[in-house]
Amino acid sequence: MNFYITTPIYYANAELHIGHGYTSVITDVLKRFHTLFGEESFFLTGMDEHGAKVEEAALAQGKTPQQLCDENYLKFVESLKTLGISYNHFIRTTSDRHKKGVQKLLTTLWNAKTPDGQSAIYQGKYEGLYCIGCEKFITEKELTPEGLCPNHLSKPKLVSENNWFFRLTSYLDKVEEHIRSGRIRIMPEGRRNEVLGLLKQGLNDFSISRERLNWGIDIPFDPSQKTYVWVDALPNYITAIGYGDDPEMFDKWWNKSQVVHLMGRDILKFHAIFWPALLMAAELRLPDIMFIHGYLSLNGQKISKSLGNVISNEHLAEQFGRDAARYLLVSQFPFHLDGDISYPRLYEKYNSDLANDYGNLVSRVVKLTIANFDGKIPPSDGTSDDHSDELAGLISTTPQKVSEQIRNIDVLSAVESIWALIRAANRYFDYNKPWELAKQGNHAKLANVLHRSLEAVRIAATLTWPIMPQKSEVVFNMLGVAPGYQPSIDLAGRQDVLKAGTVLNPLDNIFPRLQAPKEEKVETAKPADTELPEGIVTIDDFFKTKLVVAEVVACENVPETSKLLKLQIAIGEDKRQIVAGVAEYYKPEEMVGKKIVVVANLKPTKIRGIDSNGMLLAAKKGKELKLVTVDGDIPSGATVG
RNA sequence: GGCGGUGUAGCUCAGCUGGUUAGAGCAGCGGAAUCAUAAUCCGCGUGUCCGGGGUUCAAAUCCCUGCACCGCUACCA
Repeated sequence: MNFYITTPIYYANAELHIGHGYTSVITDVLKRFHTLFGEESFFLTGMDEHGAKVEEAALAQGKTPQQLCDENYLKFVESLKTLGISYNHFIRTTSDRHKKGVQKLLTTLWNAKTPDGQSAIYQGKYEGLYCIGCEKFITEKELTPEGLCPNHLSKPKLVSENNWFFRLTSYLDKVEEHIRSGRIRIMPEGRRNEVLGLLKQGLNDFSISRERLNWGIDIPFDPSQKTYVWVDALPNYITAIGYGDDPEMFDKWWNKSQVVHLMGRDILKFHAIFWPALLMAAELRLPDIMFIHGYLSLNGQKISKSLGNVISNEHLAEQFGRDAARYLLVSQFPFHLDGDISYPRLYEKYNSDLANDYGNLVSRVVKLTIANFDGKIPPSDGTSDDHSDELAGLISTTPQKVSEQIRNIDVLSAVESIWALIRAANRYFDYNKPWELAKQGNHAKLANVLHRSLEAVRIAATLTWPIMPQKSEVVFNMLGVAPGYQPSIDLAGRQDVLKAGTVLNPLDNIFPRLQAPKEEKVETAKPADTELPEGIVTIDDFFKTKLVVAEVVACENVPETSKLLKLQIAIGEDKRQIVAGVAEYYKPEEMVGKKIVVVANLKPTKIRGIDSNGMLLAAKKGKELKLVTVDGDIPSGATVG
């Protein structure tokens, strides 16, 4: 079976940081493990270059969008290189190949009929709030309390236009079926449930084109429109492997491979629902696995530009070395959970696993061999000695174990299995005390012990090759097996690979111990206020909320809702409108004339598309709700506090 | 509000369909050793398995309920 694995394509306007690096390293490690297993494997990554945001950014910098993308492409490639990412192809959505593939897909969809005989694509009108950053329409409910896009903290625009729609709704049943049956395996389980939950709630058809977009792929059947994000981005997974121009390649990597998509949870819906539906409409094979990895945080804080705690791939690689950085990213926490990176822990892990266990093993074995056997691999007569059975047992079982763990996308457990072997090798070495054998002149046993230990080193380097390929090459070279040594899972299970008499090439320590920088303490955390008990606020905090008395001058139900009232209120001279979820407790006519207490300085928002400029206060317990009003008469506008 | 997830040693986490004294790594403590990168090896954990009920001969593991945190979602604002 071939193995085809993809990362999401990274947005051209972003800066690649450790989050992207993490995704890429996971993918790279998985791909290399499959190579180690002897499978043909293909690793795709790339960039998503179209969209209004790229265009705007280019304009702001006085460049053409293409120029900007070209520049960022070079940066992306450079950044991925620092982590040793060995992708087979980097797809650019501005490439001819991709454009051609997308147009082929669109033409196919244009001619496609849904299972119930309707055309898969139809023309419709779309109106909604559109966030340029997200490249998507967002609903009012998604907005922050300030009415901004939650991801970009920018104000969405109201957009209305004709565009082409994909009849997603006709495919939802089938999609659900495939997810339930496991034909499309969504990992981990929790994410699968989330998708099923989404399907249960129902989704709408989605639009696949935009008329106001310049920077995008032409719609083949309508020159006035450009392709809209998901039908441009998602097909990268097939255009990159020849959907549009290389049927043989496409057949090999799409039809005859295990297809694995890796992603973060933000794009799960599009991958788990939209993508299979599009593929079904185009009568193409479905992907096999969607793996949703967790997000990285840094010292407990979300990694984000605005918080200023973005850490670059280059930085991590510089700090620990390329391969060690990869190891640290992959061995700290399970992929499916969010993980927190902290420098002290990174250094701890580096020193204990890489310097102490692995690096030191290599160093002690090689140096003792060189000192006693003239720098050559000594012969072994295969007799067992102290703890050699334990080591041999691990050597024969670990490869199988590791391959099972990797097939479950559980690299953390695989790492643990490999390290159990490395520790056993250290243990074996200690039990047999080769340094004493040397002093005693027991060369026969010494030869055995060192030969076994050298094989163990070779095996460790073979098993860790997918994670730390460069270091493994160094070890292979040190053992005199390189070049020409193709690490494979089979070779990791054998103890008869090294040839007696081979000259070792001594090298420096592969993982020198590192001292954590003393003042890596970037954390100022909070200005260390006067230590307030949990849940206690100061009077200043309280008065940030401006409470005033308002009079309800008019009130009506919000149509098609059961809980919402729209009310016009007067705060002194100031008139404003608020929406409140109290319709189940108060009739509109009861509200008029009431003096209520409202939060006056709440950021305006929209509820069900209606402006709301404040929030009224009410007391609620169980099924009872009462408005907060004032005792006696006081003019509206009076402050409360 | 609805759905889902998580809550196990100081830290990061394993513990599948219930069954010997609840585990690993790291940190910590004690010891051995000195080939090696002050690395290694051996020994050391009385943990309210979040709380409370229940089912069972037997529950961290199943059921109910409460709490906390997280995710998705909603006519919360």
